[in-house]
Amino acid sequence: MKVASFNVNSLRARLSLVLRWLAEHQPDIFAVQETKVQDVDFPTDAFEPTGYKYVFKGQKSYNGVAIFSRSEITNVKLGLNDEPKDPARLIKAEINGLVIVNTYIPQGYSTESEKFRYKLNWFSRLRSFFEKGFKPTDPVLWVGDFNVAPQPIDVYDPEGLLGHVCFHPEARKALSRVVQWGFVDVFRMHSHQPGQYTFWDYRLNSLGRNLGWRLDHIMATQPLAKKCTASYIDKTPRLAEKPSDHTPVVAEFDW
DNA sequence: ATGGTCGGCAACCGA
Repeated sequence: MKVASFNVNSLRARLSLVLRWLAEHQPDIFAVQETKVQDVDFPTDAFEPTGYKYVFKGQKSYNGVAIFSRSEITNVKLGLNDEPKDPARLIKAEINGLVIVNTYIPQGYSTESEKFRYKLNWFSRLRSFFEKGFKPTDPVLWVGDFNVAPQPIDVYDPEGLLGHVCFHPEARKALSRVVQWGFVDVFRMHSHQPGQYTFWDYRLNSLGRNLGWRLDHIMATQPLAKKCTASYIDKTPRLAEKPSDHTPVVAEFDW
């Protein structure tokens, strides 16, 4: 079973790139973030011929998540337990006897802003979401754009970026509290090489200088993590003619 | 050098 996560930065703007990538890599489960499309405008016509099943939740202009699957998708749930009014950042489903939770976590804007407190609190509420609904011994995948680089190895300038909302110690601690519930970062399980990123800012010629961040993650509880045979970042979509600023992360499981 | 570029959507916001 192959699982992938990709922040597409507008599903409609990236439609041909996504369809090409799907056809080439044929993931069994494909989680996308920042679809930036309302449900009524979701490009169903483009995905029907692929044979994928899919579920999605979007809103106008911002956010938006979706899950594509080769197998049946059941028990879909949108949003965190206590906030049905912000549903376009989390979509949960059951596929092939496992639970998948796909999140687009708030970016946070600046450490002085209320948005940063909201981000930190979002992680806290997400931990409660896992505590209330699941056990660490259940097969659970938590994937998506977390907007946090967990370790110094995951950013191009760990000293200079300490004050950034995506590398701030408080943000990393907030992420680690959710991870400590029972997740394994399956990408880091397989590779400890530096310079492996999933995001490069459109500005600054960041891609050419590899000024990147590893913000997109595939986390698995122990029953799944021990069956993870490989994990890698596919940089080729970031080199495309019209790339997203993010690129997919992939994990393979004997499942 | 404290910049720059995207997407959505119709003026800037969010990243």
